Amino acid sequence: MSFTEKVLAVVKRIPKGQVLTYKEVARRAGSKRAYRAVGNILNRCGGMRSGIPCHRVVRSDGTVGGYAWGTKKKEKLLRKEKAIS
DNA sequence: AATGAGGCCCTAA
DNA sequence: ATTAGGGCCTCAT
Repeated sequence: MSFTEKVLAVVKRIPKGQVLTYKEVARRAGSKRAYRAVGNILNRCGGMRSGIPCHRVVRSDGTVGGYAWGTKKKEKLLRKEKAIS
């Protein structure tokens, strides 16, 4: 089981309406210092390509962070799920 | 409060 | 084995 798979599994388990930080995801995946890699991985996933809600992962600051399809799209999705203000 | 520079972890070439 | 890149995080101006 590679780190990527673990990360994807973690993100997949995020319930609707809830968001996790990259840091948290990295920590749950095993390497709490790998938040960078998490970003890279989610970027490759580029959305719900595998049923993985990458848009439910945000930055520690509370900002949405980045998104392969565009930050605006991510914000919109999160607002739809009431995950953010 | 808002930038700038550094650093660690992973994947792909 | 090494290099480059990334949706980041933190510390110090």
